[in-house]
Amino acid sequence: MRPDLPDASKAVAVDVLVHGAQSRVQLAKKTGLSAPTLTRLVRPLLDAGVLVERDSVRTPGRGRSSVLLDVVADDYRYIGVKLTTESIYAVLTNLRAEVLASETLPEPSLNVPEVVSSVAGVVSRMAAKAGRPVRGVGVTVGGRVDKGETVADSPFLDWHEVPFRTLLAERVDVPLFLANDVVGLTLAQQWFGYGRTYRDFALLTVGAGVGYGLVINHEVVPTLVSPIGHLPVDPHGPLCPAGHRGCMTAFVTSRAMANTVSLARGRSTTYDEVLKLAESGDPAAARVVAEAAHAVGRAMAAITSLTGVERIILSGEGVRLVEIAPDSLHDGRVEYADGQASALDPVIRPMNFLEWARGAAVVAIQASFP
Amino acid sequence: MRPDLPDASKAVAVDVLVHGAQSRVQLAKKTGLSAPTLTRLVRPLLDAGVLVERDSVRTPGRGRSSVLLDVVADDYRYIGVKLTTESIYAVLTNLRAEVLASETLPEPSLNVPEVVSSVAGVVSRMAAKAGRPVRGVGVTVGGRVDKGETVADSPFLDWHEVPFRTLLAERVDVPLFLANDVVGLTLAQQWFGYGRTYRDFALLTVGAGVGYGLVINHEVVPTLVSPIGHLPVDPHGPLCPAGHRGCMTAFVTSRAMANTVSLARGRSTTYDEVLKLAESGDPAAARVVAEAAHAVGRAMAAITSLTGVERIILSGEGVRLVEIAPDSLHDGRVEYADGQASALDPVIRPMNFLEWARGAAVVAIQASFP
DNA sequence: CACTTATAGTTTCGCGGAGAAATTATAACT
DNA sequence: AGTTATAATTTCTCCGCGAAACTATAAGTG
Repeated sequence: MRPDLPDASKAVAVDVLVHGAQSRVQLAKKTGLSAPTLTRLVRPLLDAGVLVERDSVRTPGRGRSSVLLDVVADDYRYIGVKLTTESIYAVLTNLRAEVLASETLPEPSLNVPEVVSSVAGVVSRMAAKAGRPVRGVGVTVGGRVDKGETVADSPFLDWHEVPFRTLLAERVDVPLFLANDVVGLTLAQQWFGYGRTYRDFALLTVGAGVGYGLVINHEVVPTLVSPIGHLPVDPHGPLCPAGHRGCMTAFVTSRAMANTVSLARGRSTTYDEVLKLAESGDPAAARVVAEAAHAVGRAMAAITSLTGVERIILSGEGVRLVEIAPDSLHDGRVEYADGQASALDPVIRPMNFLEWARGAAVVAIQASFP
Repeated sequence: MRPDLPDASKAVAVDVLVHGAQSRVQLAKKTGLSAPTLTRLVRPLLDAGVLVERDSVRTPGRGRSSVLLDVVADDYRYIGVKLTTESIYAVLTNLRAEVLASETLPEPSLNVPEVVSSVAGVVSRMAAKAGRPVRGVGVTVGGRVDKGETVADSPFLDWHEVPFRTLLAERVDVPLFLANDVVGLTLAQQWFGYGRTYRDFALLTVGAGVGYGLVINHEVVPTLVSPIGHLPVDPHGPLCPAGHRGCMTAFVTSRAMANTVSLARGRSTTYDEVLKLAESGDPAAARVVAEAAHAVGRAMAAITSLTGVERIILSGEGVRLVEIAPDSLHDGRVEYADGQASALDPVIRPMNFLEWARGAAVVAIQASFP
């Protein structure tokens, strides 16, 4: 976006955005650069208005006060849009990915041109509300996205090789970025969430589907070749729609859980009702929730075994299930752990559907900052 | 080892070692550097004797002949030592990790001082055979190794927090490097094996134990926090010594397979006999081998799901089992694959115990080159 | 055979990023 | 007022890198 800035300057700006206001000396220590270099790197950022000097803060002890450098979070706006089969979720955020406005509208159809129109519409409405220039729009979908350009394959939308970014770019006059939905959520955790401080972490989401994101060495690892949804957990569990017995999808997706409980009770039950029933002691619902939490625990153990990553974030619209059955989660984690000091406890981050849209906004923020 | 060489020079030398003799122009293209820079980077390497100019080779077409740069593979020697509970395996190699001599001796006991003595002995015998200066000794063990210095925890040797490198360094006057055994094997694949050309791959070994190494972005990812050996495959499978039902250890380790077949046949059967029986159609042995191959296939699918890595190398002393039952391996891989175009076929690399020692030698080569 | 074209590698030179040392700006303690 | 400590800047210099020009070598061309 600002190709004139040297790489090192960008790294400094990103550090301030991600870790908050800091003095030049602090930044120099963290990056391993010298103080003179930091002065030099920061100057163009101040000129460009990316950073500003905040009032100098006194630290206990003597010496000159340090001047904190901070980003200007509210000069520009970003828009995030997440597509699902039923709805389009959109948020307007500032540079810190704080949500300032949001909109949910029903997906008109899965017909590509209609979706393009709907998204263009919601983007222009959000832009109208922005009051500031919009720096970028991020759009995320479930499924494989190729080079930020094409929806290579989305089983949910039933799209294949759709050049969605280009199609939408004809209708939106703001820089546009396309990505996978879980990648967006992972990037959001990496810059503005739990992953901020760590070089390695994994993100596991449960809800309508099962999502999985992985960061190793501060970089998102592309893990979409074969999705986690069909990771086998217990070959004697229920059947998923794809015909796999006891895979993650069969155990933890909202629809699978609601179906199983509906069958057991002999009447239609929603996912939210399943959770409520489980909490109030209904045996069928409690068993389904426990099995789901157990499956999540097993998946966590497998993630740690195969990636070495100990820090795992659990999230997604359905994540409350693990809070209802923490013991089952724990059992699933340690069952096969061979006495090894068990890994760190997961961080549970509750989430609504708009978080997906926020993840999309972060795609735009990361791509267009500074 | 040669701290005077700039990083970029080292990278060039490594490229020549790993990918073979190349001209300066080829190297410039690959590294993205300019021709003048390459001339400059190569000069100190020629002065130091790390690289030499081979006779210029004519390529079809006009223009000046290019001069190939190559490493001098036989000026120095490296020694690799792998410790197991029963034996010590040692190899003498050149810079290309080609084995020139080897020795296997029974492990005297698992008593640390005795092992130190034995290793010091075998190292001095190998060094005597070397005929050239020995540049480094690599030692690998199963279990967690901390900072190349301490055997933090090795269930096999029953060692805990043993500062093995320092203890051994008092008896060996050559630079000494300590690492985990699977890490060594992974490094060997990365520089001298299948992984040479790829930025991401995984290594899965079967034999006395189950080993797993992972390379992402050309870097080895530490995956030892919770080992793969207890990855659950089928909760209704056999029991492993740690009490897990149907984990990898229970299915694929040589001892587990030999035990199961011994029980079924009512008489003691070795692993090699199990393979022979399976090949000749013995139903019990064939079933055990098929189940093991199936377990390996499931593990491969899980690796791809959770790491995104499609290239997987199968190896280890027991790897022949997957060649006996390729269909079961395939079933395990695709069973839960959800129709996704199945990943690449695994590369099967047969291996004997000395390969472990060669992996140890590569630890020394990587650490002390150039 | 001289001349052109093509490719490999080197030399020269200048730019730009980085730190060491010295300098300036503040603040607190004595 | 003088001393000490910390933050930030200026000055100077070093060093890695590539552009441009140049040398070396080989093959085609009339």
